[in-house]
Amino acid sequence: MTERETFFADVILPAAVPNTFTYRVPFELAEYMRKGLRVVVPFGRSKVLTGIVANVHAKVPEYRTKYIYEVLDEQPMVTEIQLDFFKWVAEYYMCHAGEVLTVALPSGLKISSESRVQAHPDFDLEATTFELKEKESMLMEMLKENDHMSFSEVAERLSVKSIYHIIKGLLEKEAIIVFESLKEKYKPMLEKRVRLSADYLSEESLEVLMAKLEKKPKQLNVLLRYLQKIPVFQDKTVNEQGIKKKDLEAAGVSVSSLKTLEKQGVFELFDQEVSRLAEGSSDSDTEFELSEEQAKAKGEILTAFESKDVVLFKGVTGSGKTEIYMELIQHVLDGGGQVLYLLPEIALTGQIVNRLKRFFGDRLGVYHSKFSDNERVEVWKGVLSGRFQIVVGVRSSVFLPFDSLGLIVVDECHENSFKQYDPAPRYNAVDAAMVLAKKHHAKILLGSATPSVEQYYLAKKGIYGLVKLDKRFGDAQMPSIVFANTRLERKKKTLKGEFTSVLLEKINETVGRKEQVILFQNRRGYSPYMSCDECAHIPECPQCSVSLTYHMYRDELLCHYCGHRQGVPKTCPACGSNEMRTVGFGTEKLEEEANLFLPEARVRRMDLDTTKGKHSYQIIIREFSEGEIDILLGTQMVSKGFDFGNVSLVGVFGVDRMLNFPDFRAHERAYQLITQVSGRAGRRADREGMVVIQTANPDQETLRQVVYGDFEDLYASEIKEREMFRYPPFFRLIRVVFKSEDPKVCERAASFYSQLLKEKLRPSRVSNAHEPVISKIRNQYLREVLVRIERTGVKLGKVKAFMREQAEVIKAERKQFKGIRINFDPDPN
DNA sequence: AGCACGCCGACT
DNA sequence: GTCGGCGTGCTC
Repeated sequence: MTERETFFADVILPAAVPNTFTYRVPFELAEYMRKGLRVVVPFGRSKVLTGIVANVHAKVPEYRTKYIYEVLDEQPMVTEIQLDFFKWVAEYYMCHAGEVLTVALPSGLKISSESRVQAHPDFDLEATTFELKEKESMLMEMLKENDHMSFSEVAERLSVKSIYHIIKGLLEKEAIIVFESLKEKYKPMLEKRVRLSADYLSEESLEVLMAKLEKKPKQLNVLLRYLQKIPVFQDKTVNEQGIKKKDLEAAGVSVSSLKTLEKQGVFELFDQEVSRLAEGSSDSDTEFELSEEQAKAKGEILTAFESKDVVLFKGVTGSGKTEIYMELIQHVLDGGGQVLYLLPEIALTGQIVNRLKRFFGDRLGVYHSKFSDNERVEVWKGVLSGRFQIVVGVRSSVFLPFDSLGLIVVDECHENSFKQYDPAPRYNAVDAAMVLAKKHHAKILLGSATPSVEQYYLAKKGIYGLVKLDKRFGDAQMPSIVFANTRLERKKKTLKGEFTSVLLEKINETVGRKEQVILFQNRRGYSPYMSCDECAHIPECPQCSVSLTYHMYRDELLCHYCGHRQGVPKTCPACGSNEMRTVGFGTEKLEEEANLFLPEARVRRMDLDTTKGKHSYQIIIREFSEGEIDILLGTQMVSKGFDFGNVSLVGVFGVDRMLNFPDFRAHERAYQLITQVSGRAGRRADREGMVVIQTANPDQETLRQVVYGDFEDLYASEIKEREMFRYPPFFRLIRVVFKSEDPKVCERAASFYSQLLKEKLRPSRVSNAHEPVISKIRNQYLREVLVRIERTGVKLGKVKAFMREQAEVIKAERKQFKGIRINFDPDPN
């Protein structure tokens, strides 16, 4: 007999620690051990964590290893492709594998331990011979009442910050025991059901029972109702599933009689695991026909896929891109492949989901941030089991356990919300999706009316395929775009609040025709800041370097970065004058003015503040689609994804601010946003759409490009600047962000880092340390260093490794750079 | 990242 | 003396 070999498992832990950790596999678990299983392991002195097995081997490590406590799964919860993919994300986005895991796994799949205390069984409070301190005896008293308590509970009840000393003292006196309790977070949803006990399944026994119940009409009624719903006489197997207890009760039976019958053993109660995810509606809608143009575009996409893995599909708003996606998806599903349909958060409305649900039915899973964690776990498991062949979801759905992706569709692929900023991994889901697609040998389709300059560049160069659709669906025309000059109207005194007379007139006409209006202002709150007329003082956030936004509905000043709130000053905090007033405008002020100037119209606001609840978004959209709202007014939320035929006017505010934003992508962004929101107008052939853009300066180049839909012109001028100023797509950017409570430390660390990089990389590739636009958030001062790397001829991995090393050099200087934090943000927004 | 452990000053 | 703050190093 050969000696049993000892196996070890390298485990990725969901923590910000570098590398994997190696554990010894107990013999009895050795045969089950596999990559991708979740295991429970001890970590540090007392923590217990769930990790993912990344590797199993027999190489004995040099250090002492601990044993794996437990294996949670029979089948891997994470596939090998995912493990590979997670590794790529960690390397490319310069973070730890554990940080990727933290974001990738729904927290319901992670078990963590909680330390608890209980009284030592041999301990007798009354008979103690030694003195207990006040808090110690308080805890012992509490442990008389409770069998055991968690550390956090204890800390709270004793109102102390750290219970460490108390616990340690009591442990030494052998008064308490400390143990770790695991909490599995995912809880399947259970449904109470009832069925007949096995004794009453035969016809004879049922008849005997009925005769017995002759005198008890209420109980008999329960039985008859049950038999009516569940025809046990015809088919005994239907009894197995029984009936939902609620349904039986809803059928009008007496609850107490049911209880009596349960007690007598006639009925039995049992729990059934059920899905939280709403079942797809059965009224499937598989019938639609592509227009000639759509069919042509679809054909071109398929042709392009023959030679290219990535195709950029540039179709104007309202051209019917979704139907084309659906046919392509169907095609892949028919071939047995899986499909991932990525959407930015704000575009993932009920409208598109319902449509896809109707078409693809139960095969469709939805992965969304408004879903609870339990729901996310169910989607994860559904993908794993093959229940979901297609998933529509936000950026984090690239981490789902697909095993045979055939196609990834990225709708609104230009959207910058596909990039995560905080916390790490600072990944871009579109780029990550391309890598994922490659691992699956899948195709990827990027769709947008306004692709990013980078995406368009790669398409024009032939690296991506390029398909265009410049005509709207049906005979709908692109809306006509006009300007309303705010400067002239201010001079002529025809400006009413923030509304030009031109826009007000158009709104009145539109509402008068019983058509709907969308107003767009990309700024929430009432006004972005307050200012003193006497001394020009502007109230700022005490923790961030930004002005406070005035919110009328709570009559408070609010910081949009840290959430700080304070009352509105009656007098100027700086000079004491009574001349504080609000400056500028956000959605709230527009709402107020719209109500004032358009008293007949029904106005509804949609922004972060009005859509906090799980369904509030859906409710507003439903009301709008059912015509209960005339004017929908909001931030970016109103610019994407919904398609309402009755909207014939769009008003755009605040474009000057967008165009003056100090960012190399400001013009591109403004073009995209205005074009997207304009696209909400006139989506039906019998309605002429109109867009009114309010601006102080209609001569701006970007606005002209929007009016003529001249994307090529925008692209030409942007790409020239990008090349000249060494920006993407010609260079890759890596932003390095320094954070510290001490502005001097922050500045010095960033400057020193810039110096260190310049020594080895060429100085032209490394910027000086500089203040970002917002230089302080939550009392943390910020500095940045921007690194530019050529797209070709450079070993990117080596540069990144060097950058990380040098960051370690800075961090190692603990005295000089006390408390410095350094974040890497590759391909920043 | 979290957290134990140690060293230090502040207070009963 | 005890309590809590913060610096340091470790986690298989």
